[in-house]
Amino acid sequence: MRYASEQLHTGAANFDRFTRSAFGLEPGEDVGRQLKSIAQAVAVPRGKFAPLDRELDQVAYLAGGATKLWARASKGREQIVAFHFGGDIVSIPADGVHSYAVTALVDTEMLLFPAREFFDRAAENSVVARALFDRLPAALHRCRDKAVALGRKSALERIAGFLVAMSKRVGRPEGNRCVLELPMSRRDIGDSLGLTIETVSRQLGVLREEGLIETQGRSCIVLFDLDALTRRAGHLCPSEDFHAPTSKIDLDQCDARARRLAPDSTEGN
Amino acid sequence: MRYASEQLHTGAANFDRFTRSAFGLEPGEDVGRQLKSIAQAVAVPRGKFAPLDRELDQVAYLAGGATKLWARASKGREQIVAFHFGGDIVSIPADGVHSYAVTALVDTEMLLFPAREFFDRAAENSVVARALFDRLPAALHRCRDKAVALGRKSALERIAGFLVAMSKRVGRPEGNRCVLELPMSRRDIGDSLGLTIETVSRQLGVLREEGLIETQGRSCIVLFDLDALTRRAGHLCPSEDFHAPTSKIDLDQCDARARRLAPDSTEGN
DNA sequence: CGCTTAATTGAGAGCCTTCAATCATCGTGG
DNA sequence: CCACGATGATTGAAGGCTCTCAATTAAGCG
Repeated sequence: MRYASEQLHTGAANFDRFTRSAFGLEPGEDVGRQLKSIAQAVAVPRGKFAPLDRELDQVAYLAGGATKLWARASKGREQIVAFHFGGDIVSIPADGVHSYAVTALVDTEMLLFPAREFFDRAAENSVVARALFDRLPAALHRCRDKAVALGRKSALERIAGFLVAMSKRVGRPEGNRCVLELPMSRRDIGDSLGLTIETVSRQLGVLREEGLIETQGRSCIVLFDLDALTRRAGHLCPSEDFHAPTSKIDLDQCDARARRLAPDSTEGN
Repeated sequence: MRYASEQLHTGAANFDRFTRSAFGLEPGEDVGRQLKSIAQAVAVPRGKFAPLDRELDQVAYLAGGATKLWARASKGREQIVAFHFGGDIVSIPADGVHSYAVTALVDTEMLLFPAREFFDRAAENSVVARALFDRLPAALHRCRDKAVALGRKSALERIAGFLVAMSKRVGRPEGNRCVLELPMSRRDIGDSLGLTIETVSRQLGVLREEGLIETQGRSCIVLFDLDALTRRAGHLCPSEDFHAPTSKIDLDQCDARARRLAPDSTEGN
C-alpha cells in the first residue's frame, strides 16, 4: 500500500519554507517548532483524495499543486466549494451537514494540521495570527461571492465569473489577452458552478462565438476582453459606478435612523 | 437627519459586556480599550441598512437583534449570504465583485469596526485571537454548506435544510416538536435560498401536507420531525452512516499513494 | 372593521438538465 | 512516428423544475 516513488519531508528546511511563505516568519521561531510538531506532510497524486480525518476540522497548507475542496450533495452530484493552489491555506470542515473531501487536481504536496491545535498555537503568535486574519476572511468573502453566483446568476454569468476569477489566480497575461492553463476539467468547472458539463460547454461556446474567448485543447482558454467578461459576470465594475446595471447598494438611502453615536458617551443603559 | 428616539453608548459597561460575551475577557484588559477606540455603536431599526463604509472590510458585533447580510446580483435580485443574531460576529466584505449590505430584520444594536484595525488588535491578544479562530472558520463552513445547497439541491431540500438550520439557532423545543419564530419574511427566505417567494410557499406547502411542519401566521413554523426534515434536506445523518443515501465520502478508497510521511525525517529536498 | 401588505395558489414560459450521439484530444503501444 | 483506443468535450433534442405573471386569500395593524 505504500509506493516507493516520491519523497516528502516535514524536515526543518521544508518547514521553514512553509512558515516563511505562509506567515513571513524567520526560521527558528517557537511557533514554527510547535506547528511542526502537529504537522503531517502528505503527497497526493493527481486525482487522489487527501487522507483526511473526517471527525475533526483540519487545516491544510498547499506547498505546491492544486486541489478542489468538495462535498457530496444529493443524487451523487458533487459541489466543489473552492479551488486551491500552491501557497494557499485551506480550512476543511469535519463531517457536519455535508461530508467534504480534498482531491488533488495535479500532483500536490501539502501539510495537514488538526484545526484546533493549529489555531491554538497560531493564537499565541501575533504574526501568525495576523496572517490568518488576512486569509480567513478572504476565504469567507470568496465563498460569499460564490454563494451569490450559485443562488442568483445565470449559467453564462457563472462561467464568465469563473473565467475572471481564474484569470486572477492562474492567468498569464500576454499583451491585452490573458491565457488560462486550467488544471481542472469541464466536470470540475460544472461541479464548482452548480452546472452540468454540457451547460459549461454550451456557455463557453456562446462566449467563443462572441469573440470574447478562445479554447485551445482541453485545458487552455484565452481571454480577449476581461472587462467585457467582468460585465457579463454581473460583477461590480469600477467603470460602471454611475449608470450601473449591477448597481452598488446605495447606503445613502439607508435612512439616517441608523445613527452613529458618540463612541465616548460614558456609561449608559 | 438624526432622530431623537433611542440611545446607544459605547460606554465602558456596554463595552465590557461585549468583550466578555464575545471573547470571555475580564473587564479592564488592554485589548478591550484598544477595540473600544475603533468601535462605532449603531442602532439600526427594523428594515434599515447598517451604515457601512463600502471601501473597507468591516466587522460587526451584534449586541442584540437579527440581521441579513446580502448582495445585489443580476436583474435586481438579492442574495442573502447569511443571517445573524445577537452575539454573532459578522465579517462584511468591502465592495469587490459584489456590493454587500447589512439590513436589520428587527431592531438591532451593533458595534462596527474597520476589519483591518480590528484584526490587528485581535492578533495581539491570544484570548481574542483564539475566540476568532473559532468563529471565522465556523462562518466559513456555514457558507460552504450554503454553497452546496445553492449549487446542488432542489427547492425542497433547501427549505428543509433552512428549517433544520434555523431550529438550531432560534428554535424553541416543546416536547418532541420545535417551534420557530422566524424574524424573516418569505422573501428573505427565498433570497437566502436562491428561490422565489412562490417556490418557498409551495415547498412549505408540500412539507405541511406531509405532516412534517405546521405554519401559524406569517412568522411561526412548528417542526414535528427534525430527523425527517434532516433527511429531506439531504444532510448527513448520524443514523444513516450505513446505507446512506447522502453518503459520506469514503476516504478509505482514496488510494494509499496519498502517503503519510514521517514528520521527523530531518532535512530533505 | 377596513385597509395594506404578505402569503398562497394556479397556469404558462424559460432555462438548465437529462439522455443520446458525435467529435476531439491525448496518452499508449505498435 | 503514426495509429488506435479511451476518455473528455461538444452538440442536439426532449423533458422537468423553478420562475414569471396573475389572481386570490390571509394576516396584521391602525
